[in-house]
Amino acid sequence: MVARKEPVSRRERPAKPALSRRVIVETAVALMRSEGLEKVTMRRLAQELDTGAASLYVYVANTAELHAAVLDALLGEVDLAGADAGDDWREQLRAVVTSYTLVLFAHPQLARSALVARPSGENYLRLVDRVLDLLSRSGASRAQVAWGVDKVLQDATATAAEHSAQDRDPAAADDWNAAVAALRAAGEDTHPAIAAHMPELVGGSAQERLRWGFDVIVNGITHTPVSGPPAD
Amino acid sequence: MVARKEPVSRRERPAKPALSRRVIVETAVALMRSEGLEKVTMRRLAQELDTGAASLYVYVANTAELHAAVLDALLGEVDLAGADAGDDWREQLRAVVTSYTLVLFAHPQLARSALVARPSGENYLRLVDRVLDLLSRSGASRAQVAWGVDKVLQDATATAAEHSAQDRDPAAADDWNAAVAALRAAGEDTHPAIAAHMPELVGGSAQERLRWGFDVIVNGITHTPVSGPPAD
DNA sequence: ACCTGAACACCGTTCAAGT
DNA sequence: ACCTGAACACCGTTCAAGT
Repeated sequence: MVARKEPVSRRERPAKPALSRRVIVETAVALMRSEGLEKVTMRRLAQELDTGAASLYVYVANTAELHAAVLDALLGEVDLAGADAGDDWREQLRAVVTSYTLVLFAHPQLARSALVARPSGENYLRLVDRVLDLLSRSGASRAQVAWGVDKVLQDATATAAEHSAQDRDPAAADDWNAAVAALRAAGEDTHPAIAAHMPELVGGSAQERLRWGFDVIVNGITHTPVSGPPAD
Repeated sequence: MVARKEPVSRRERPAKPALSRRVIVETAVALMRSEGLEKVTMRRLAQELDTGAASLYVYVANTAELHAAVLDALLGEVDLAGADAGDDWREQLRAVVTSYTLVLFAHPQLARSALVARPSGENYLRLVDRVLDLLSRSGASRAQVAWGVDKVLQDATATAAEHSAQDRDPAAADDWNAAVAALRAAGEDTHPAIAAHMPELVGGSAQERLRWGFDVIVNGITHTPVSGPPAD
């Protein structure tokens, strides 16, 4: 008598989870936290789920969409309240944008993919809605606020993407060092303006630059009408 | 008698060029112009040069460095003069930044890699020097100018990177459409601020947004002192 | 409808061996 | 010193075949 499929292994492992978009994205997030976004590939993720890569394509269109879903899942961690920032819209906005930036700082690779592929997930929409709301309290015109939200988020995202330098990423650190070295090496004769701005050009902590960058964007938005005539 | 290596094919092809960093980068630029940056891989480039991928590693450390070299080569096309922009530093700066943006618009994939890996090539340094020079004529403090140059170039680069949507890139176009659709679909009840800013949120031509974005950054830089006390 | 193995068409990088 | 073939360790995506 030929043995049927052995039910023996049923309790040996935590039971192969039924595939679904949700468990795929959740597993992808876990994989990214433990090994970094570069390991979140269709093949590796399938391995983690005990199946073949082809199976994932039922729930996810391609790798880019998968990474976008991971990003949106992470954006769930952004603190939209801006609770302890008082009543000032500007300080509340600063709190929200800082929270967004910190989430991306923890995963600079995701920030990069956010720059490349426009996010459109639910958590991102919530963030956009909140930033619009706070920005509109500045009194700037509707057009300024509408166009401004992109600038605010773009600046935060780009800053986070650049800041991959520190955390162990050797290639990014090399880039940064190479850039700083190149600026320092620039001679007074060939690059006079670089030499003239030299201490400040590579100075300032990440925090100081971050704070200043936020103020630059917000001041710029509120001071720059969208059409020729002054705002409102 | 065994035939020696046949010299017959000597004139059949344009003579295998001697390998060097210069011919590698030049070939890479040509390959990118004809087939896009995604085809500029070590293996494909080696094939183009009639050799093996391993040979390239004598002159180029890795793929990222290769792409950085391609970017810097392209930055040679940026018009730093800002010739027909008159005497106003702001209009001259606008001309230079617009030229930079246009170069990247033609190759959005390169803009993406510029966001990810800090450029430090010779042409990039020239651009930084020029932008510093023009920005310093605004009368803003040295620190504002030094920190501002990053913001100006970061904004232009990020804008170009996003704008890959149009040109044939189907994935990018899908992203953009998905993002616009998501914004339009956002209900008044769940995302009131999005609904309230709706026509403007997805409106405006690339040119209008580009121009406004430049003014936002420049106005922000000149209006935002670096430390607590007012600039200068 | 969902899942799978196998295949196709690629990658980057290293290294021993040659010239 | 430079160049090479071959190898190692991967990729994304599709598709015919199964359940």
